[in-house]
Amino acid sequence: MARAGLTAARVTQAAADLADEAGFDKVTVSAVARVCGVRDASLYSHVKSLQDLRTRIALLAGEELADRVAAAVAGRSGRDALTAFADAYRDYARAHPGRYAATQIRIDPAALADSPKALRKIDTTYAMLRGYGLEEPDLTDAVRLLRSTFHGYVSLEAGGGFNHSRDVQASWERAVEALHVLLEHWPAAAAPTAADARDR
Amino acid sequence: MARAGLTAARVTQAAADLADEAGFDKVTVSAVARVCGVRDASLYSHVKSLQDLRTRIALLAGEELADRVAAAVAGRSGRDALTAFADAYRDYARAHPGRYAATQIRIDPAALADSPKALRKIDTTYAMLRGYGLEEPDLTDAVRLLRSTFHGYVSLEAGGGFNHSRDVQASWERAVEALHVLLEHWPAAAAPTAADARDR
DNA sequence: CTAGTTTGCCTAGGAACCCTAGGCAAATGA
DNA sequence: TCATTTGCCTAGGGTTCCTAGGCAAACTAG
Repeated sequence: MARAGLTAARVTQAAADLADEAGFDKVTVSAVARVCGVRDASLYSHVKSLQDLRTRIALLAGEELADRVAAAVAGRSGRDALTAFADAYRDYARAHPGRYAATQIRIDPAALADSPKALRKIDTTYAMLRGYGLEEPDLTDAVRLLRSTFHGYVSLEAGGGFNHSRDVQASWERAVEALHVLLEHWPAAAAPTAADARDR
Repeated sequence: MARAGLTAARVTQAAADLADEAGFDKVTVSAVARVCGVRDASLYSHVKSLQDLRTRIALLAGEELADRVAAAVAGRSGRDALTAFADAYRDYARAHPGRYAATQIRIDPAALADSPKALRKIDTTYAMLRGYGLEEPDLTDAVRLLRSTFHGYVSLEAGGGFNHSRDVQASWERAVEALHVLLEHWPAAAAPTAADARDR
């Protein structure tokens, strides 16, 4: 019988494409096997389990996203860098909803260690923020805020959370602008307040 | 045979509790039936399908969350209101991870219309922001930014996205503070820029 | 070229899950 | 009290995940 010539990478690619077309939750071993023209049991030579398959998609997407963002930010700084970062991030999420959804799953740290690229997205964020003159721990706080906002925005947008008539693209640009302003006027280390006292 | 006395509400409650304990993806008809001490087929008298069950959890969680947030914000304004909103939101998500995860699923608009309470969370956000003197369309932009940041933050936190040594609670408080500052210095309607020109 | 090894894909089959159909008995109301 | 409704049941079909074991294509060594 003719062989399909599958590899783990090829299977992951097919699964990622399926995720983008049909939704990440539609990625099943059977469905991917169908796409590959193969019986479901045959995929288990290349992939350990459904979870393994999903982790591979997540790592693939993480690397792709990190590459796009890094390329967009390269050679820019300040507002330019922030805008490029934000747009590259959102564009990827919109173009690859299934892959982006995959990046949200909790992945086994051991598997993550095998993919240093996916981790380096965070480094890109840190590098970009150095232009704003922030020092630790404000740097980490700002990185978390940016990641949260970007992730939250594309996540809500993908989930149809913005049904108001206001144009989403315009709204996004204002949000990025607002974040830029925020980074330039990052509140100085807070004077002790009730909130800080509660902070252990 | 003795009856278990189930109702749609009771089933939803059990399913929501299971979601919080085991994870939203572990909510299956069979598992909920086991918890209720009943055969899986029996649940279909109360619930149309697995999707229906999940939608019910999402609506329940949406209402609970809206209630908590509304109660927290009541009688406050400005920074107080923002902090109360943010903390109530995050506290709920941390206390009820499964319920919170449920709120992220895409729900049939028809089903959503039956639950006006869940929708009113947005209204609470708008009401809170009026204290900052924003007018449309900035108001909507700000609401989207806040929702995104809060959702993104608790979402990343729940997914274990913050492994840096920096204390998450302290980071969160700085983020909320930063958002407060941002709202007070919300950038004026942008002067026409290249970005705006692209905006249709 | 040939013989042994590896490997890619197969069939078979068990377990869990979703859901429908149809039955019986408990609860309800005339 | 008796008919109706309703809550839960068993039976069973379809899908999916995954394991075990087999066969033949592709590679490797003599």
